[in-house]
Amino acid sequence: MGAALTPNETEVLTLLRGANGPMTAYQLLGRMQRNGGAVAPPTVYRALKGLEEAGVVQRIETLRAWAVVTSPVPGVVAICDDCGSVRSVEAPSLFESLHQRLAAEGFAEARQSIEVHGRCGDCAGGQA
Amino acid sequence: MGAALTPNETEVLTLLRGANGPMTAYQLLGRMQRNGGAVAPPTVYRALKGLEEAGVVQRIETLRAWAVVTSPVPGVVAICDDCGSVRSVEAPSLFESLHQRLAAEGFAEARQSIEVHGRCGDCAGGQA
DNA sequence: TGTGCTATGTTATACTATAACGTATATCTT
DNA sequence: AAGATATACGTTATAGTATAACATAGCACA
Repeated sequence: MGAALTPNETEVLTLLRGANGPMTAYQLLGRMQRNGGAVAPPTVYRALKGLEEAGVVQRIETLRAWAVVTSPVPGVVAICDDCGSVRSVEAPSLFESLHQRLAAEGFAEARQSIEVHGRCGDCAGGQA
Repeated sequence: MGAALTPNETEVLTLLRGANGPMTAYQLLGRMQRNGGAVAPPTVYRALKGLEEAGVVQRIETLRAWAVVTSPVPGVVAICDDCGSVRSVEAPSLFESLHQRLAAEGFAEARQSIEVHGRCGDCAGGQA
């Protein structure tokens, strides 16, 4: 099993779990300062790095923000530009065909970032 | 047809075309300063925004850098973590199945960022 | 005891991006 | 010609994101 989390990692993870979406590193920093006094950026970035390596947190590249990983398997991150909601959508066959396609180019992938912006069902339903 | 490029946009595009990979905004800024004297960040960011809207340049999110668009159709960006090479790989059927998958969730996509890190064929060939 | 390891603290700085306001020029309209 | 509008650009300042580098503290264990 994975290594146990450190206290800082636990705190960051708890904050992210309590949020209803991604948080930026500096939002996390602000929360930790309000909780615990003097906290500096490296503290949160170190915790995020550990959590990312543990696979429980991921950076949402297009948002420059961080979110808990909700699926055991890599997913497509669907970001609604209207309401800001972020969902991870599983699509195993898509990842499989991505793998095939890249293998055909001789490329051995190690990690993917698939993010899609648009409009979620809720927002598209209550149409503008 | 698309609007004509402004002089600043043209300069940035020329620099990116002359590079053999993505450049950060501040690398571009440095080159422009060496060429043209006093240039400030907003100049390059404005040019990048215009070029992006024109569809000739894209931000590589995972690299925080900018690259010319090489394919008429959105592609998968394959980034080699060994040699730093960046290639855009076409995969129309993959984008089609992504579209289907998201439509099934009621999500209407407007723009995708698909980036994969790993090892390119050249680097994997001369195996470590 | 001493050595190494992990986590953390602390200070400073680097890197990326945008806000806000001013100016110049072209074009259009009356 | 005078004024209105729009676009591109310049300029200054600042916001936002991330890491380098070095110091300390505690624990494990030879």
